[in-house]
Amino acid sequence: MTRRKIQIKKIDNTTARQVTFSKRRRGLFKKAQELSTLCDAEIALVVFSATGKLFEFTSSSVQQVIERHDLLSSDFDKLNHPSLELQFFCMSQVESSTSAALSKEIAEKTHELRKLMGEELQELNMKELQELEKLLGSGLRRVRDAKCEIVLKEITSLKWKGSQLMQENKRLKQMANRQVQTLELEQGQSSEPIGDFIHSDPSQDHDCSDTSLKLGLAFPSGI
Amino acid sequence: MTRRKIQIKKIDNTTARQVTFSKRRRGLFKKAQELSTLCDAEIALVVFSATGKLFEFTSSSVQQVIERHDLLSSDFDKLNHPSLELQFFCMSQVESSTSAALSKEIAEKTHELRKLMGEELQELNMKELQELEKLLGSGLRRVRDAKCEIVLKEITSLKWKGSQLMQENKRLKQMANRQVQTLELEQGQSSEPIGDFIHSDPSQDHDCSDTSLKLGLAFPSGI
DNA sequence: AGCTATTCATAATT
DNA sequence: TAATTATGAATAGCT
Repeated sequence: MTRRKIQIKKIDNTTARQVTFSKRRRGLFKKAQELSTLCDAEIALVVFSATGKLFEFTSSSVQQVIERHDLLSSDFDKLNHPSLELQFFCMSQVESSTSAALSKEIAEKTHELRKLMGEELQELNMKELQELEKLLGSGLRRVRDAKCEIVLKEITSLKWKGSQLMQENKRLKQMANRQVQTLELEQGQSSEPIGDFIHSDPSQDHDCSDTSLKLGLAFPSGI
Repeated sequence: MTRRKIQIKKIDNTTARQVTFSKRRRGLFKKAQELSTLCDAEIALVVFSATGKLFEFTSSSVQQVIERHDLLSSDFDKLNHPSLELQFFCMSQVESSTSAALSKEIAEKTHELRKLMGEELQELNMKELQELEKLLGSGLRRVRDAKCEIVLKEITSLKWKGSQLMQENKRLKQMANRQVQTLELEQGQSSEPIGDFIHSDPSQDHDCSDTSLKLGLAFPSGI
C-alpha cells in the first residue's frame, strides 16, 4: 500500500473527509494569497465546510474597499467616541461567535478609553494628548475592523443557514405535495386543491393535532 | 539558469506577471473545484486581475442557492451576485435597508469629510477646528448609531426568519414522520426507519393523509 | 498532529 | 501564445 492518485469525488469516510478538508483548505488559501501577491490581483474566497463553518480570505485591497467607510469616519473620531455603548451592545449580539481574546481586547480598550477620557485627560499637555490620540485612534481602528469582520461573518452565516433551511423546506414541501398527489390517485379523494398547499394560512387551521403543540422551541443555540 | 523557487512578492515584469496569473489562476480554480467536490464544501471564489478582468467560481450548490434566491424576491436576494456582493454586502446591505434620507446623509457627510480633509483644513484656526470637530463628531455619531441600529435589525431579522424556517421545518418533518407511522399502522408495512425519513429519496415517497394539507405554510412574504 | 512517497503545479525555457 | 520539463509544493496514506 502506498500513496497514490485519488479520484475527485466526495470522500465517503467522514474523518478522512475532514482531514482532507483542513489540509486542502489551507493549501487553497495559501494559493489564493500567493496569487494576489504575485500578480496584484484582488481575490475574495469564501468556503463553507460541510458542517456550515465559514472560512474566508480577501486580498487586502478588497478588504480596504470594504472597510473604507469605517476607516474614513474613524479618523475623525478619536477621543470623541460616545457611541461606544451602542457599539458594545452590538457586539453582545454576536459575542457568541467571537473569540474570547477579541472580546477581552474590546473590553480592555473600552475600559482604557473610559478611564482616560473621564479622569486624566486634563493633566496632559498638547503633545501628550496628540500621542494619546494617535494611540487610541489606531487601537480603535483595529477594534472596529475586527468588529466589522465579526458582524460580516455573523450575517453571512445567518444568511447561509437561512438559505439552507429554505432549501430543505422547499424539498419537504415538494415531497408532501407529491404524497398528496399519490394519495389522491390511489384513493380518488380530493380534499383541497393541491396548489393551495403551500399557500394555506396556518391561522385557519381547524384540525389542530398535537403536531402543532411541538412548535416553538426549535431554535438552536447557534443562532 | 534553471527552474527554481520564487519569492512571493509582486512580479515586476508585466508579461511574466500575466503569464503567471493565467497559470496560477487556473490552478487555484482547479483546487477550489476539487475541494468542493472532495469535501462537499460550498465555495465562492472571485478573482480580479490587475487589469480589472473578472473571474469567478462557485460550487454548484452555491449556484443553486443563488438561483433559488433569484426566484424568491427576498432579503436574501442581496446574495444574488455572489462575486461582488459577497464582498460589498456589508455596505450594500446597510445602505439598501437604510432610509433614503440616511443614505443621503451618509453620502453628504462622506463628501464633506473628504473635502475638508483634503483641502481646507490648514486654513482654519484652532477655534474653527474645534467647532468643526464638534460638528462632525455629532453628525458622525448619529450616522454611526443609525448604522449600528440597522445592522442590529438585520441580524435580528435574519435570526427571526431563521427561527420561522426552523419551526416550519420541524413541523414538516414531524408531520412526515407521523404520516409514516400512520401508514405503517394501517398497512402493517415497515418501509424505512422513521428517523431516516428526511433523508429518503423523494422518488420513494410515502403515502400520507389529508391532514398534511392543512399544515405548513407560515411562510412570511418577507422571506 | 507529524511523516514521506507520490502526485501535482508551475517557473523557466523552447 | 502554447508546449515542455525540471523543480518545488501539495498532499494521500500511514502513524
